[in-house]
Amino acid sequence: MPDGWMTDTRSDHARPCGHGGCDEKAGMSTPPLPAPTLRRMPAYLRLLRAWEAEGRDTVSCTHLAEALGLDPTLIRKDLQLAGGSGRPKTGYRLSELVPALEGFLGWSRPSEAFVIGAGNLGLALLHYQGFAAHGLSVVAAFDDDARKVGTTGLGKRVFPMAKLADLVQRMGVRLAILCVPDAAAQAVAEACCAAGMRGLWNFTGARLSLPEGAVVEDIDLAQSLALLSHRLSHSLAAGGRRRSEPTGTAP
Amino acid sequence: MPDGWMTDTRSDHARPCGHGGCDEKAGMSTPPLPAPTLRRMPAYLRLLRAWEAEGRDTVSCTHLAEALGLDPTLIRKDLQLAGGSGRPKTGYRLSELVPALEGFLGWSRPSEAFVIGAGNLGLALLHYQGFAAHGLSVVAAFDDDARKVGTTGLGKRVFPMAKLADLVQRMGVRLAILCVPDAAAQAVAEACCAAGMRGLWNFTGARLSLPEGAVVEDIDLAQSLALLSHRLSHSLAAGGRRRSEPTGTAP
DNA sequence: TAGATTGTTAATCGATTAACAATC
DNA sequence: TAGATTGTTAATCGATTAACAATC
Repeated sequence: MPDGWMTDTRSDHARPCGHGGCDEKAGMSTPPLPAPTLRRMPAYLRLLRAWEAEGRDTVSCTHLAEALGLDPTLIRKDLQLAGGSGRPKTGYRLSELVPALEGFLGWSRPSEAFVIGAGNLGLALLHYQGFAAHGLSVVAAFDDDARKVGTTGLGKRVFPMAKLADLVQRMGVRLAILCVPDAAAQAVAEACCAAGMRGLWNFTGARLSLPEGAVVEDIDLAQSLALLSHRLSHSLAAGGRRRSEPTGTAP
Repeated sequence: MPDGWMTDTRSDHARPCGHGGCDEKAGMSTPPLPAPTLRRMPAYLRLLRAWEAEGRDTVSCTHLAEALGLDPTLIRKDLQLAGGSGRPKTGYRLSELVPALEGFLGWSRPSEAFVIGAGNLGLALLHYQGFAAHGLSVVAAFDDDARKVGTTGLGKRVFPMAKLADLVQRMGVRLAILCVPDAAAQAVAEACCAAGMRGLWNFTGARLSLPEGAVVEDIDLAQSLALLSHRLSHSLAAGGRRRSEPTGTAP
């Protein structure tokens, strides 16, 4: 671990960012946190929370590793990157580790999001209860179709697109969950950015190109399906259960 | 490229599987195709189809690389693994390459799938038009709620769960798209396997454990959200647009 | 104490990128 | 022919795993 960017390994509840030298010459950006590490975090958190709920006090990487089928050392490093720290023999205190991971992921207090596009998918995400566990609060939806506008059965509101910019400004919502038809995606995404939103969770099949500063994350069903269908068509030969790599805790 | 498992690099429209030595002593399974390669395939195919539709005849890896922001050599290797082959100076013929990739992914002729759980998410996937491009035909949905059973506005049918096993047998459908509540997921997934289905595309937040032979692919929203929210909360520091790794072509 | 476990440094492994000869 | 491009072998890079000293 020779790199200089891993300095403040130990801030109590959150390693603030993957950039140790944010004060350096802006020359080159320091390497960000490895994506595989970030992807494993939710699995850790889910398990740790479940164990904490069962009344458990501490965990070791060995426990986690067994439960998840991963290498203990890998987990140790991941937890370190997330700002967790444990003690020899006993392991990590759940009461410290869980908040550390939550803080690290930015899931400590919910951030708010708007769903854009109130079709079936948009409504599914608008109403999905599971996001609360992931620090996400979906507060409302927007749609251009006047018939969709109003209040849903579950008490969430659907606004006309024309109100987006105004509500983004007033409420300070930074995250858009994009659920419009593929053909409209690029234009709508640009509108979201123009309205002041910073993050786009893209559930459409379109690949977006967006201005500086926007963060896009695609739920790419085609990718996922490629793995699944390839493995499915070749699973006869290769004995045994074969688990494709995962792609996203869901509705 | 020293390994013995890459023998039949050249079957015309599909390298049949990642297992060169399926006839070997069953001792150890030969390494499967790299998942990153598989994940990039849909992006290639999408672009190639678009260019073919524009009337283009051939492409070079350089073209693809520029369009996708990848290294040309990487693409060359990927295409090779998928059974594509080109000519120096001219590149790859689209009329050969597109079917090669389609065959490789198993997207040449649609395979059929059932949606399990006819909530908003299930209906979104049942009606999504984009799957046709990915070799997937969603033929019907199943739900335990009698109020959901019937024919949807778009002419697709929703059957009671009790009919699942019978219809799986009669129609030979192998793939289940799981859209039930998280708490029901494990039991329903087992029922799908018991009914004879082989592949599970898991859109729930539950992590499933299934019998030998079942292929599971998760759409793991938590993973995806972890990347997005972490990057979002640290994007101020690191200048520039930051594109999270993708996770799935979608509704 | 003895042993489980952390933190850390070194080795391995696999995927990406670079280099280059072959070819149309 | 000259030059773009493929196919392929070697080098790099990053992530995972192994080894081990420190510690409670």
